[in-house]
Amino acid sequence: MAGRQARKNIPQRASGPALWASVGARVRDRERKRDAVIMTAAKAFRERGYHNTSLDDIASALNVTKPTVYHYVENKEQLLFECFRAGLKLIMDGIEEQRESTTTGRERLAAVIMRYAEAITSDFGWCMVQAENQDLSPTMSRKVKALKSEIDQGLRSLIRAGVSDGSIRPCDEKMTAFALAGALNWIAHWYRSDDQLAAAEIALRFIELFELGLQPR
Amino acid sequence: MAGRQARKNIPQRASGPALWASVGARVRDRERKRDAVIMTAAKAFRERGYHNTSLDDIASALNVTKPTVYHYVENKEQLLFECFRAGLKLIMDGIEEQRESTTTGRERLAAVIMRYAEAITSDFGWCMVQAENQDLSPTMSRKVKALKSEIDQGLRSLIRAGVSDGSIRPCDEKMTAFALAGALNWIAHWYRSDDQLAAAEIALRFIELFELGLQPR
DNA sequence: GGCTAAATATACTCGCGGGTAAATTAGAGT
DNA sequence: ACTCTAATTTACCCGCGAGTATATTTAGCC
Repeated sequence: MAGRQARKNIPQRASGPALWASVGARVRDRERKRDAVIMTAAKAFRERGYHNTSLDDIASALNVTKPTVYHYVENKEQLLFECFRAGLKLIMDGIEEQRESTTTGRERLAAVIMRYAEAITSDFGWCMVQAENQDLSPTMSRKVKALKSEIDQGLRSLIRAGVSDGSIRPCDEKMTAFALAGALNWIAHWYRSDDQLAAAEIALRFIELFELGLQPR
Repeated sequence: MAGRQARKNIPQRASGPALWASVGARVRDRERKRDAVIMTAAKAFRERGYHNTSLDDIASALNVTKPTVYHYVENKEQLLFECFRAGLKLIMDGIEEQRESTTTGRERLAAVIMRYAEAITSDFGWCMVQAENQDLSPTMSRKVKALKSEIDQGLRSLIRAGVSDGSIRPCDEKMTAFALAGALNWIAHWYRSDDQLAAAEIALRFIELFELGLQPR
């Protein structure tokens, strides 16, 4: 909301494209910078943890001072929330992407797992996983919960679809979604970006494990 | 170490059982109280998070003042570490318990998962999962890592055993252990003690899922 | 060039919370 | 009754870090 206030100043009368270009550039600039703030925060949060990262840390990582950071975000909590939201979006995009697919539920689920793993190994993914309710005000906490539940619902409906089309063995859809999300989210705890293992590789192993199970066939 | 200093004062010469009884009682008392401090801390950490819990909070939950807490533990970090250790022990106990078992690797793994789930739903389990390296000094962090790796090794060797005895399909032992630990650890994130679902139930569903897999047989 | 608004910086406030020094109380042992 | 120590309290210190009031620079616009 606050990020768009510049638009209020757009004059009502028609004006030359030059004006638009420069105003547009300014708005784009602001958004680019805001994004830089959020990305830098995500990286810092992941490296040192939310509570061990001060806004001064983030500012100096950007070669800037603290009030500048406050010029782009309301406060620290909102900064975390934005990181959370960015991570969540990556995952939701993966889920959306499969909406129009016509393959089996199990195949769609596998595709989502793939994207999920990619997302979770990013700085934003870490924030998404770690954004504990405890770190957030009640209001934010509610939002976060609601958004997280969207992912859960997405996974469950894929599982349900798979069970319907026969590609997935009938199972407790809730617990299955929890186990899947848990295994995937946990990646954020152990994955180091300098790891040999690419996110895609991890995802493939997970898919194999979850599809075939441990018991020999 | 510091917790045992009282023993220094035990006189060298033989003394009546009355003396021993009372000294023993005092030592036991101290240990009981120390345990109470740790348990209270674990509960508080789980409810509000490590960084949102002050030592005053913990003290007042015990109807006591902050320096009293410091009389039983060195500092806040050590308090978290003790909680971590308690949680870890629950899990390690589960693993140890299966060492002498003669059943198949897969069955032993299932038994461990059962105990793991029980442990992870406790306050200590939460602390174990959440004790992030970021919250700890380098020294502690190293210890935590080493101990966590024991669990990992335990899981891996069970998997390996299962593969050897044919009860587990040949698989990437590392990724399988990670997926399992992830699904289990993640329980701490969503489980509420007032939940309908008992830890044992969750474990059973997880075992079924991991053993049979999603693909119909 | 001068006006205006946005972007950034300087230089603070202030409260929370980890940690402690020193005094006080309780209780076991003689 | 007296002592000595462990347990606990009162009353602090102090640094860190979130957040802000205010000044200053920069850049578009006429």
